[in-house]
Amino acid sequence: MKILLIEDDAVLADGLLHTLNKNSYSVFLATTCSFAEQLLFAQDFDLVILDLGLPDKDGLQLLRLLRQRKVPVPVLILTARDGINDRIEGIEQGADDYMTKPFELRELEARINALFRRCYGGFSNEISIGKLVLNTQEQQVFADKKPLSLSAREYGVLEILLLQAGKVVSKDRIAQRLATDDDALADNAIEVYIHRVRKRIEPYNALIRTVRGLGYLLETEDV
Amino acid sequence: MKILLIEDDAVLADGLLHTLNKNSYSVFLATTCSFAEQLLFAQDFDLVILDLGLPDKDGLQLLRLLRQRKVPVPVLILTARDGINDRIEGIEQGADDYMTKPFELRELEARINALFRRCYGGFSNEISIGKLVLNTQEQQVFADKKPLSLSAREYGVLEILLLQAGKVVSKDRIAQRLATDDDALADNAIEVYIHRVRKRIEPYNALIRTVRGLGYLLETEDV
DNA sequence: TTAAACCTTTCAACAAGCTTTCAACCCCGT
DNA sequence: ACGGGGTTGAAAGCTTGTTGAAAGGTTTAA
Repeated sequence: MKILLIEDDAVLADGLLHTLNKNSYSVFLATTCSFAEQLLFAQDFDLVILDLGLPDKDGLQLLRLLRQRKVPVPVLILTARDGINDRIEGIEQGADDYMTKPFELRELEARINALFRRCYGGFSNEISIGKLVLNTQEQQVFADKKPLSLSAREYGVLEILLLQAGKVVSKDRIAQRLATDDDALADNAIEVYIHRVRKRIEPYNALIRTVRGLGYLLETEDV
Repeated sequence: MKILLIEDDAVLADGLLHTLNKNSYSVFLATTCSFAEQLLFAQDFDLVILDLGLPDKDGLQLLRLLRQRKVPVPVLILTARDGINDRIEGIEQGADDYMTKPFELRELEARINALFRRCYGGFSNEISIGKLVLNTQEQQVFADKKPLSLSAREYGVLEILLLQAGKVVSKDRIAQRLATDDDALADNAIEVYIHRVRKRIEPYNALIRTVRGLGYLLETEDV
């Protein structure tokens, strides 16, 4: 789970990083909007936490830009300002949730988890598709209640497919997900992982369909 | 849009009813949890607004029940209580948003609208013509909810026809749409694709009419 | 009747994806 | 530091779907 944290206050950023890492999210930090913008258009994130009080430009502008370009990433905004106008405007601009500073980390955690649930379908940390159960907390996939022992890459591929079950996921998006730094993975490598994952899940009636030219989609024949 | 409002305070309920009706939502009121429960399992709602301070039973229980039964309706909870524990618990139980009383109606409106956007795919990338649904985001066309597996070129042709449904589209325009670089496609190639697409969509009462000398136009006999 | 526009089928070249193999590369325990 | 076992992804050959030229058939308008 890749989170982009846009926050300039070093102390707060530090605390958030710590909390989020503890929850096994991989967090990227941007201290300015312009840097955040670069990151957002260079790679895919699963969630954006945006502080509206940034120095270089209004965070709402960044939000508007994102929505104009139809970037579908869920956004949670942080604001220190009183009054409700900012909050309302944020929501109108397409933010998915907000918190007013000061806030309790515990509440932020709950909200982030809720956002994930809401945006990526499913309750709790588990979502089940057919005979497969994905637990993002433990980074494991279960099939018929038995854990599938997958390598990191294999899990990564399967996770994104399960989270978007029924929708086409492009190779690019998969490559993004697996990228550690910024060197993208070759298409062929992804084909290799798709191949490996297929062999693992086919016994459980879950199949990865190829949509030529677009990507892959996971479907289960529950029938 | 059907909203179920679960609220026992007559004054507040009245205000909410008024506001929501103004927004052309059709609102149903339940003043007790047990009545709400009956309603919820009897009909479908698009949104539930749930006050946690109800007399007959804890609203969280109702929420839990809903989620256990996998009722996917979005729930917005209202709470008068201080502290954040209720809010957190509500969100953990599967609520999609909450507001703390007292609140401004304007903010509630914004939140309700945001919830709808969020849960029902606000920026719809879909347009439907007859039995066909075009999703430009996924680059797919659905017929009777099933995706038509089209090649890139086939999709391209169908897309432009659907986007201009009912209007004549010239071969030149189609050639442009399909051009990768700048080498235009021969007329004959387009005829080939029109032919292929026709075969794909005819079963769904969608037909591509030839307008001799001008181009093609897509029409659906919805009858 | 004739020519132009369009339809339809076929097929070879091509591109996308699949699969296997293997060397390099971790990690981890000794 | 060393060795073993799993992991990673480049390479290469294979399979399959896509593409559009070609050729011949059909319709339309004049």
